[in-house]
Amino acid sequence: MLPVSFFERSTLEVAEDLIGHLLCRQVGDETLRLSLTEVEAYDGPEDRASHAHRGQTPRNAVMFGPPGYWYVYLCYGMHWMLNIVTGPVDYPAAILLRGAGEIKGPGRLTKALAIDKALNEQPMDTTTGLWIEDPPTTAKRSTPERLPRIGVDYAGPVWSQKPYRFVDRV
DNA sequence: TAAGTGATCTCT
DNA sequence: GAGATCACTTAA
Repeated sequence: MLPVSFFERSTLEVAEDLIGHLLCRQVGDETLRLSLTEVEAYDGPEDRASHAHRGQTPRNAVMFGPPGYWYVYLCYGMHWMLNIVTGPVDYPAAILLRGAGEIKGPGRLTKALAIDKALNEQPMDTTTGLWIEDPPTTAKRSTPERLPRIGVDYAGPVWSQKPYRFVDRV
């Protein structure tokens, strides 16, 4: 399992590194391991696409806390979004997990892994049944593709176009 | 292309 | 308390 220090670095670095790492979900006796294929960085109070841009609220408070915690929230009344908090305390940042294994789309990912608000503000470890592991050493590593983020036009042309989305090239 | 769906935030 | 908004998905 990845140490908290992995998530304490700059959000963009962590986001790029996460591609190819294993998202692990344990429910009962079953443990699923899926390679991360797509993530998006939401980095700091200046980022107009980030929930933290308008300051701290009850919902986004976990983004201001220590790294290595899950940020889960409901979007459009029906989809849970899964994020991992990054950076130091008081620096609001997180990475949205958009795809893993064959699953494409953040809402479908949480549905497939039975993730909901119960995991919000929980630490990433085996007791919560949701964590991230190093990939097998045999796995090939290629530099991810960098693209604009999805669904953030409200952030204006500058911030919505920033290449903060990282996608596995395969 | 548009509807579904409900928590959250920003005003009164 | 009301109204707008929303880091999406699915079915036409």
